[in-house]
Amino acid sequence: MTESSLTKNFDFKTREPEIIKLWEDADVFRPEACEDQKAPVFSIAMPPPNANGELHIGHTYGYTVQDILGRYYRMKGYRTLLIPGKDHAGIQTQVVFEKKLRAEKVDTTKLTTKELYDRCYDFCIDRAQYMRAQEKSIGLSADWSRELFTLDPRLNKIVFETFIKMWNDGLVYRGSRIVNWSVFSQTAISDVEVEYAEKDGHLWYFRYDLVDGPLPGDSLKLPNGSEVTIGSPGLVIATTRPETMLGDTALAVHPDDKRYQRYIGKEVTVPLTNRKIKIIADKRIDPTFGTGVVKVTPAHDFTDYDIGVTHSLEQIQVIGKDGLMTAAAGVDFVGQQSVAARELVVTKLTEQGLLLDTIAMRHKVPIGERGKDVIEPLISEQWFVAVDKPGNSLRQKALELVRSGKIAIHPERFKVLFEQWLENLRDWNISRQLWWGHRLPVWYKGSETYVGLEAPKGEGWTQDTDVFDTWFSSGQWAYSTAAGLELLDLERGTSDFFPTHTMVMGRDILLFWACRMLLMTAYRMNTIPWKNIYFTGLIRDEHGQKMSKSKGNGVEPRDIIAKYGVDALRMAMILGATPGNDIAFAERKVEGYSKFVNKLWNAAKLIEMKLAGTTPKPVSQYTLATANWLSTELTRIHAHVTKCMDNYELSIASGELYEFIWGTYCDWYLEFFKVIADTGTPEEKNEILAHAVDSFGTILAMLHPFMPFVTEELYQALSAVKRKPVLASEKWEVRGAASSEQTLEDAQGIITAVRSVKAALNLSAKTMRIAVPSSLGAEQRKLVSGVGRAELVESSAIEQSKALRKSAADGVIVLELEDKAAYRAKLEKDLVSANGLSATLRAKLAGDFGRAAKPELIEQERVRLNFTEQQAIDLKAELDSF
RNA sequence: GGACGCUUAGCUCAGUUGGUUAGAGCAUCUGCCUUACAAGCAGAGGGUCGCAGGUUCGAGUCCUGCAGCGUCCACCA
Repeated sequence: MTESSLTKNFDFKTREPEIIKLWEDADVFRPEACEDQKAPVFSIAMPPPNANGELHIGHTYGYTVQDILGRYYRMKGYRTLLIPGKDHAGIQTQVVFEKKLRAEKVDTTKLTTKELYDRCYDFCIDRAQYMRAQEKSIGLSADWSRELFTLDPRLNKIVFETFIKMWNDGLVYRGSRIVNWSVFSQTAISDVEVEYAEKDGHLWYFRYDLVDGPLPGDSLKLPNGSEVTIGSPGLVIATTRPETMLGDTALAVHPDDKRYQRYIGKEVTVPLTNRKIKIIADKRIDPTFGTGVVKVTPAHDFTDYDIGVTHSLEQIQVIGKDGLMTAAAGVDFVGQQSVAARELVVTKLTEQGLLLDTIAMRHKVPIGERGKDVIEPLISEQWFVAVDKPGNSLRQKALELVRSGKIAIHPERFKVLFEQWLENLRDWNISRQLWWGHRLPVWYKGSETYVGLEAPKGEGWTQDTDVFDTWFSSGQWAYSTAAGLELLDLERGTSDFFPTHTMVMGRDILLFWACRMLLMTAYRMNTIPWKNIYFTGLIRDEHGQKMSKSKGNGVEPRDIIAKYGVDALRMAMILGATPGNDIAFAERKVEGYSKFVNKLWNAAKLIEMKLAGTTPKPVSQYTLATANWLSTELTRIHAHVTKCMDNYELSIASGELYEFIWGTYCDWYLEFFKVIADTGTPEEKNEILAHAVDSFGTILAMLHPFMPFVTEELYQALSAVKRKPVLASEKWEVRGAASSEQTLEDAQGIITAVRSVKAALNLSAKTMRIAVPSSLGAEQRKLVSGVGRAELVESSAIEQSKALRKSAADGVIVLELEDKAAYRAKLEKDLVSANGLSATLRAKLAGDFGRAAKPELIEQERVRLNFTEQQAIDLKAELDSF
């Protein structure tokens, strides 16, 4: 036999970089490379990873999904564009970069903001370059000539213009409002960047005395069992943050709370300050919590802030941006850490006999997602987007787009998350007190404010020092990319490349990003950002635990790739993953798919050996049952995979392919192929070789989106299969359709029957003499004898004492066994099983199924019953002959 | 407090509009170095599909309730 020119296994380590180069040289990842420039467009503005580190396994997963879709649509003939990018990632990058400078012992105080910015820019560009190489290494078929950075001047212009437009529309404003303040980062951060950590704390009960003297009311029981009389001489509140009482400007009760109605409108004295404040009624108070009376500190609590606005309360800021108590907190407290102030407040209240009870309580404290520091709600001057402006409500616009059904959301259940988030949206704080990001295009001179791309003419204008929240710019990514690349005219609103065809996003940033993109696009473009959005789950470790550095259960993509190759990694991430659901990632899964890569490699090797360097003559019509059978199956699977891909069911598509290639193509077809290629007539040989070329070409193409490297390598290696410079631009189609639908189930049934008898008796390697039904065709007989390792004889040639009869292939086959009795137990088992199934079917048909089910289903079950009954009869007869 | 997801073989998970006696990989057992592949081949064992009801001729699949796990949102004064 001819030796294969293919190596023993796929040498992915050395070949992957070569294949990447091959694709680059072929230049097929630009939409302009599509043969039909009027073809529909498949475009993704890919989520840009933060340009301050490297790719992790989650990025790899997202990119794999996007690349599979991109390669699929490209092969289907779409003008395909995957836009790669990197995000400047405001606060996160600034934190990372400042840490890096500290590690390098750079004195940041000696650098100007401009110098810091420039250095950080260079740092990001450097990281971006590194990350780009990683992206290429996993086979990402992006258009690298169109890569963008979120601080690219082409995009900046659009981002600033949007802000200016909003200003002119009255949709952005500057105001003093309560925000989440990060003391560590010295900036405001957004709601979604705040996490809550459970911490042990206390709930302190203390009293505010009525200014006009006691007014006794109901009795109130405290947790320690003691009872106090309401209003005698004051009201008792419960709080976890006593230090904020220095900024109290009201007490509040629920308007329907009978216990306190008589006190509404009266005044109390704030302990330690002697300030007099009113008792107000507000529905936001929960009468069942604590005592039902709440101290209201508008400057340091979100709910209190809202209550304060409703009731026009004063806002007294007692904690500063530095986390220390302000002068407004009083001489006893000014300059103290808030925690120290808390203790001092408690001490002083105790001394004055105002502290009535203390209980231990677990409560949640706000923590910054980036800095992991405590977040202090406080009032600060910031820029906001008005999301619900009467007559021009962005929220309403976005909600209408979601509800219109114009966006196909995969999985669909995530739609409610969009709606929920939009409905709860408060005005969005978009200014950050950072030096890294888009500096606000706002100029001040005295009390004048000017918003525009450039400072107005004249002296004395100074630019605002704040930058935009990262999400303000990335929220525009869907259209800023297309417009920045001149694939969209912002004034016209839509183009072939916008709205984009699909967005692929991890479900964890749905609220951060997807919602904001929707909001921004609804405003600026008055349309949807993407026609489809697909949410991936998160990658977890093999036991479903979150991957984290502290647990040490993270997975480095590059380690896995070095060990198993990219194709195996891609399959392991896709197969078995349901949209929106997290996936457990196990190395042994990758190992399993690396075996699949090897399997495909060896299938190619076999075909290549049989071709022996020749190219078979084309065959217009297949005459071999083997060829027609496989092509029938191939057409079916191709249609199914296509349907799955169109529906974003990548896991099902890849699973079907895996099953088909291993279970049908290799295990059956290639075995038949060998028999015909080795023993057929010259015409048959040519036909089966031609068919193998077509069918294997189809398989390589179908598998290419999932496993681009090994398929491309084999495509290049098999000259008979190759039709285009690269497989990446092959057509998504079935090569060599069947000339008639055929099955080989008779031959397969007989082979399986023979194998199972052999296995039961441990006779595997031996050739067995068998007799098959006379109805079996010549080709199938050949396959049975070749693949089933059987010598076909007349049934009369087998001695009665050695003849084992077995139902197979719509008839009975006879096998020659030296020790027939050894098979008795197996026959008995089969009989029990056949009788069981017959009984089940009979009962089913005799019952309501026989009356109510669809006729074709009933008929189908009748046929099955006939078959199993006949089987039982045959088995019984066989057993009786022993 | 609200919403959503998950619960299927020892492990990790599929199961596409309800329809064969529920599948895969890994693991286990048996036999095979059969010239593409031992990274393989053939065969086998293993599940009352979380629990309880309901709809239906028929439920892993639809409905209701419950439990456990997980996630998100709101609240936590």
